[in-house]
Amino acid sequence: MTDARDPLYSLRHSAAHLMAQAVTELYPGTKLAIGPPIEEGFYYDFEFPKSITAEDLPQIEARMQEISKRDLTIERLTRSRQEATALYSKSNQPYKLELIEAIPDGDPISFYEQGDWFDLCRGPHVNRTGQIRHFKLLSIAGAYWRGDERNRMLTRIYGTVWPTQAELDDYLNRLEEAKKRDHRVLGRELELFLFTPEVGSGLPLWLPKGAVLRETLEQFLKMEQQRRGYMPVVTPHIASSRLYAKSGHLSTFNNKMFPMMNDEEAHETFILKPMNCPHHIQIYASQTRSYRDLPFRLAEFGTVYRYEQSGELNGMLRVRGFTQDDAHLFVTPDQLQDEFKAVVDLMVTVLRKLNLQEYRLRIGVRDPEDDKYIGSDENWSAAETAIKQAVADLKMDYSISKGDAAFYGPKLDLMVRDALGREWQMGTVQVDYNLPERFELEYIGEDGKPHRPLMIHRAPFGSLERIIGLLIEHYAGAFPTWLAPIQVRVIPIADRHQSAASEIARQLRDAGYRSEVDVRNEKTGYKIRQAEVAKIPYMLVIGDRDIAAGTVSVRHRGEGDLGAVPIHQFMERLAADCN
RNA sequence: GCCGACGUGGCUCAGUGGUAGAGCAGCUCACUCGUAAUGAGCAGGUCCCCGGUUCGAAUCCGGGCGUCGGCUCCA
Repeated sequence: MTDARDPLYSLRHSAAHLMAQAVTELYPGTKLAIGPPIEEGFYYDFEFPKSITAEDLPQIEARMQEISKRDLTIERLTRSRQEATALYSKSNQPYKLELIEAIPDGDPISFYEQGDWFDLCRGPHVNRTGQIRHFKLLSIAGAYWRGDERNRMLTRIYGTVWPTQAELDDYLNRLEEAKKRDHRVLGRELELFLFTPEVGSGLPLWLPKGAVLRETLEQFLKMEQQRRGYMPVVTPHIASSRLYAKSGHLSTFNNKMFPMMNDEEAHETFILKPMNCPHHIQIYASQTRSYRDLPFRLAEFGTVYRYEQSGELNGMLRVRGFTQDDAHLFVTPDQLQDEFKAVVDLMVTVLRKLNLQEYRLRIGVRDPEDDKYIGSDENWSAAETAIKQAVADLKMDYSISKGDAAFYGPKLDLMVRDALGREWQMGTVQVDYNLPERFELEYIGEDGKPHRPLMIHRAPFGSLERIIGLLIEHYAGAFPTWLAPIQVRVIPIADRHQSAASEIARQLRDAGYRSEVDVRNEKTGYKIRQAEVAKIPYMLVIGDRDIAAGTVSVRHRGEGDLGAVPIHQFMERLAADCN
């Protein structure tokens, strides 16, 4: 949250102060760091004299309520640098002293005071502590001073605050809803995937139902890509370290790669691939290419391995082995704009299919302070210009994010909002002048002379792991019919209806639908309940009446009983659902 | 990686030094049933792992592994 004019900004920032005051009163000697407002609340970082736990939060919250009731006036004061420094030296607040040092000469040094408590702060704030009423402390966590892991670890307390009780309740309900949709929980309940310590952290095992989901997404995208002139390739999961030395990964991506494998006999070192591009480049470079061959589009669902820090792993959203819906497009400079736009068009098609209608574009550019990037400044600015221009031509809005580029080039990221309004990073397109240079790629132009192509790296889903994590939470596990691992469950009422039910399931499978029969000796109501819990889109109840009339009794998940229709009529409905 | 919390049958959890428990899921049997839970019975656990303390450890101590919340929002 950055807009200081937003009234929520003041409220949240003031709530952070309120919490810091409560903490100071309860735990004298606590050192204060920073406490800004954030997207949906606020936090404050403290160095406590002795460590606290989540069990202490209710007590802090109660004290906050009490200070709110005191209804103290919140006042802004300005102090000279000398006075400010003296104030914090006396009260032993090293973090505040460091913050004062960072304030440029000439800028005012302002404080906000409420009762006998004050804090160095730019403001603005609400006028009285009594205006801060509808808040809740949420969690406690560690955070480095200034976000730098070389610094001391502080204790951060997160909270949320809203203008009204109704808005607070609404927010807390949304948190509850998010918890119910947690893809890690649903992934287990719906039997989609599994992690075991024996395989290793961040290395997912796809269960049959998850694999169906994954293959369905793959098939959809493969079809779109085939239509758009992509060619499939398949490359190995490992490569000689020489390949990655040449690409620059070895020096710039080193800390993210799994330890290397040594083949001492062959005097060779192998690397588990962290990206597919060098492999695809080998394919491009294996022949002399003509300008007539370009754009040359190589696509692969390529599995890559990255050694993410253990604490960063998070279900399917952050894993160590994952499959990108990757492709590399080798183009002439003239083709760049059109190809780039075609990629954005493909991405929009994918979003529409997945019913993710709310999204924005983020252009990730270099952080000039960082030296992890390869290639010349000219290449970088050419690539950046190309992306901005293509996006401008498409009349799409974008934001710029410094430091979010890949090491070989800037990128355009697709930021998607799910059903709960949460934002996720999905697909990405990157323009790359640098790897073609490193690998000395060429094509023969109309002039009969060699020229250097450009590369576009792109992945509309991003990775199958992440997109499926996103989709699970977006749909709360209730996938649309075309994606659902089981589309139809046939439910015979009694034993004597089993063969008719199996016949119906077989007909559906013959027609290409995923269907199964619940043959257990259970009551119909119970089988329906279990199918609903399993979030299967269609249930077909088969009893004497249906067998006599040649119909199936259709029930849709969430919609209830839809009545009896002939099987062919039900299949038409299925087909309409799946197109 | 770092800080903190947590780790007991497939799942959710109870059990705080004295022979491991419940509900759900599973299996078996009976019931043969028309749109969100039929009943009874059975089975299932090296209490994450390794070491230590103790007559005795799920429980206490140490180490490891795993999971979760954070470490990006900079007075």
